[in-house]
Amino acid sequence: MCCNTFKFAVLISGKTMSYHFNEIEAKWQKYWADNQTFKAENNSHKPKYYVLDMFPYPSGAGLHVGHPLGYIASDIYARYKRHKGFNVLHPQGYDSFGLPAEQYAIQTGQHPAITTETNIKTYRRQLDQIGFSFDWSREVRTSNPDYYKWTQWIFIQLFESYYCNDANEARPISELTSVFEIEGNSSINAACDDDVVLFSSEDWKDFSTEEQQDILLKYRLTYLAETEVNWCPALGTVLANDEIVNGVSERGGHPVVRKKMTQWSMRISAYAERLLQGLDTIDWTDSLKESQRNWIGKSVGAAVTFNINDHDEVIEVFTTRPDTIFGVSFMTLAPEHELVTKITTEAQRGTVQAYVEATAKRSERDRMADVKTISGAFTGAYAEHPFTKEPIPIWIGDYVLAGYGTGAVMSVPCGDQRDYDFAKHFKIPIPNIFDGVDISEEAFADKDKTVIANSDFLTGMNYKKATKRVIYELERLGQGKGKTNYRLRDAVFSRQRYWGEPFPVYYVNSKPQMIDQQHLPIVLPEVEKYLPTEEGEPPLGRADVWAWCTESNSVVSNDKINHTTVFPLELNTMPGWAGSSWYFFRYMEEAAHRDDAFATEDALKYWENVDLYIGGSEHATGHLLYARFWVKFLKDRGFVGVDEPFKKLINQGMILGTSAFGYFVFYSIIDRATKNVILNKKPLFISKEDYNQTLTGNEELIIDVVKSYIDKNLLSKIEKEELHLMTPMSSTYIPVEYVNASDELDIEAFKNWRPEFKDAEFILEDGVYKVGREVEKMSKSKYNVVNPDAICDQYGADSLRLYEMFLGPLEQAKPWNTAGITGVHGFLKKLWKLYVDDNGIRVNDAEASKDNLKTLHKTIKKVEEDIENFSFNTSVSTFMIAVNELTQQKCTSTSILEPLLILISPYAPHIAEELWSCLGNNESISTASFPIFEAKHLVESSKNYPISFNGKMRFTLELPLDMSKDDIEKTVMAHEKTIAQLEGRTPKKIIVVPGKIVNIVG
RNA sequence: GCUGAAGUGGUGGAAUUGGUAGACACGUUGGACUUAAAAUCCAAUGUCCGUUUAGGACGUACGGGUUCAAGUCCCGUCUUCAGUACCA
Repeated sequence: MCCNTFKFAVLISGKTMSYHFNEIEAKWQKYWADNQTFKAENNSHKPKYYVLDMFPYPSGAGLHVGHPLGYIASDIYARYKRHKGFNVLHPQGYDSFGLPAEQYAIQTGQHPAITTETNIKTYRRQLDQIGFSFDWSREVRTSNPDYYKWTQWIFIQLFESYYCNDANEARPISELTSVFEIEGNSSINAACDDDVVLFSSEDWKDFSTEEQQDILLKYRLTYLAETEVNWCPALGTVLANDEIVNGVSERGGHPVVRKKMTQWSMRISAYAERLLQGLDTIDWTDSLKESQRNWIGKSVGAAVTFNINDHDEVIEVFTTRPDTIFGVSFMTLAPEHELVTKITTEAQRGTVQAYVEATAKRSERDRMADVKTISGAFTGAYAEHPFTKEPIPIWIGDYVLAGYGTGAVMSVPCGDQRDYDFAKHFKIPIPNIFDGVDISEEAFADKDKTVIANSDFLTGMNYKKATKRVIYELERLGQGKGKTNYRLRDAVFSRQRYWGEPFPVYYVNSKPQMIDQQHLPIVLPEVEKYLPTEEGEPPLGRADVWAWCTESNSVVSNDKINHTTVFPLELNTMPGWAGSSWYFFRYMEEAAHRDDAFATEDALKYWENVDLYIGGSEHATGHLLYARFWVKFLKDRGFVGVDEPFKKLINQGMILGTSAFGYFVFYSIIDRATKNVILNKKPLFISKEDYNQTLTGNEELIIDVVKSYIDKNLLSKIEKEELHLMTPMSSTYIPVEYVNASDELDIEAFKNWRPEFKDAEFILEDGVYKVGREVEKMSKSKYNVVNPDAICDQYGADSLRLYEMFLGPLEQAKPWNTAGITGVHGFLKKLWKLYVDDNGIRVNDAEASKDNLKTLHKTIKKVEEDIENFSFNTSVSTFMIAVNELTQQKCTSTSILEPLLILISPYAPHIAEELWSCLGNNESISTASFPIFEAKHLVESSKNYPISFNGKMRFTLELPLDMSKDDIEKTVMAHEKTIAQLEGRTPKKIIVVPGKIVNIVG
């Protein structure tokens, strides 16, 4: 790129030398694209730095000003790191599989790929106009077959792996089969399904191929399992818990039932401990780590086995308080527990069955929400206490959840409030095993503050000792052992949707088979409708060409299925989190080298992992957990070199909208004489104050307000009862674009908005109607969405970027108010004027003054610290101060104004590039190095000391900094203002902190 | 309930180790320029008392405490937001 084109850009861009942001921004955006300024290299002598945004789902609504907040922050950081000499990877892409495109397809028949493509175009245009330094050559789209080929590939790797608890890592499944052949599974310590049985090598060899496949499936990291789901027959689909309200579907209000379905699951639970431990090695916020910790939900305790009287079966429970075992007075099973029907006595069968049926009707969410109601039923059966051998009644109760632990608890009412409440309700005894504790009102759950009593060999011990001892005793009896339990459950990986990754799976005799990875990708088939089939199969059940031919190794027509060479393919697709769990690795590879691997070894080795990741906190327990899981797996199997994907993570806060409201009343007037309607239902807009007052009961007020508005002549013709007010009064959203910075409404624009307000009238204050304001989430339905396109047109991308940062701390939620943007826009104009006046460039090689240098270096220091701390709002203030000071100082020296541009360039890159080239630089400012702070320019010789009396500052005094403590004290005490303050009193104490403050006490 | 974050002018927010509370902006008010508007520039702006000038009192959700000195540290209370929830 040659400089000459732009060197005299200012002179070309206008007659007026003023700041023409539209031209400047378009010009530099084109320059960056043409010159691939931000293309990252995989070979560089520079240190690497990888800055990533959570990639967007390209929705049809496009971007609003809230979306780019995180992107602007990461862009500033990326640009800053380039100035600091790093080879920066700052890519962007699209999470382009997802539900909205599919919903739209169902409604319109439009193929989701087309909708997605259109939306991506809009997104790209909107992103481009903000001037991000993305390396678009590395773009990814999760819905591209080139991309999801590797999502399918990772799925196959998971299928071909198991988790070895001894090695504490994933291993190839082939290792497992070798062991099975030699010695069976007795020595295997692996993550697996609960129902795995012991077998010998002879057994293994005797198993049929299918039996062997079934067993292996119980070990694989992705496996098929019967999962209970919320099935909605009317919609033909599975719903998530949040999609169900009061037992019916949120969409359409159709009934929902619990149904067992065979679905793919991910054995993420195998990684629970490592996911927990790994949190200590990464730089994330405490709140985020805490959510993941809670989600993983580790609890340490013991598994205890209780024998059941007159039955061979046993009940296994998990408890965190094995030390309270002598306080057990009953056992509670979840109503769904498999033993319930077996152990229930004839006498109790009716009651128990009724209870089980009643709970089955309630959704899991209802059960959890309704904590207060205590319910349950006695089975009639008794378990045997492992130590006292006394019989313990076995109850069922819905406060015990089938999905956690073993679905059964040993109930210790004196030590657990829920057990306590249950015991009280059903009049079960509550033995006290705590020394000197009153349990007449509630349970005592504090494990650290008491001594165990009435507990045989545990009596007199504290929690720690008793726990150790009881586990030892249980192990000796073979009735229990120490155990750690996790809340984290395996993740269901099947979705009954169209617009997702197809599985590389076909079925032989209902047993899943992986398609060889060399035949990937398995491309999503065409269907004529995107709905489930009439038989309740997923949308892929509608595809005609959706069978796998093992001879041609290709997808063929369904009518060729013969179950010998051609087999049916999997009909489910993968969930949204599949593609987003590894995309950060894909960016590492240049587009030209992406065919042979998801990323080559060299690329993975060079970029390692993401240094800085910015995105919303809503992904705390979804995407961020699954991505960590897949990365750990890929690391175990040697495909990547890192254990954690995101070293540092920042959650940007939400930008809220400032909704505008109008308040109005309808009134009608009837003529007294003729009874004719003079006016019918006319909307009259009143002030917010009058509206609020009327709402709080002052109804007379509104009649006066309306009367005061009506024409005097008209008013004389009517009486009170002929003025009809429609009550209650209403308020309406007003689109924010009709309101100016001072909350004044553009009445004409508003009247044209909705027919019902076409002839509305307004009670004006000082000639204007002022709207009410309220801060809410930004959304179309609240008419408070602010579009970045409009801001860029009116103020420019640099103003938008600066303003988004200036609004407040990055991580905090904050309201958007377009009015405030004039502040940063004015700043950019001032900045421009510092470089350009009516005669052109005013910058010269004048020597910098002391003040100039002080301002510059103060700014360098502050801005550098701010960027490192992600405190972008304060650096915008710092720029404003710097420009104000330099303007006042009438600074013209290149040695000051050139470095200043580099400081500002990460924030406002377009204006910085423009002025940079105007100063005669040939290369993009992004190649310039960050100015180096020199402390010597900030050295002061004196300090304006605040002089306080009893901690209250009364006046300030300029004193040399090298003055001694004693001299400061003497000078201050001799000062006339000090004498005046003291009014003759003698101070008790004088505190002098050199360089800081003087405080006189007394 | 639990976990985490927060509470400062009319508004967004600043105050890095305890050391001049309210930086920087918005808004508001007044003024300059203009036929007028926009734009631009200048001044004032926490509240209250006082005023010709001074000056003073109060003030960082609330109540205590530590300290020469607290927005900042400690104890208690309230409120808001986010996440999570019968986890044995």
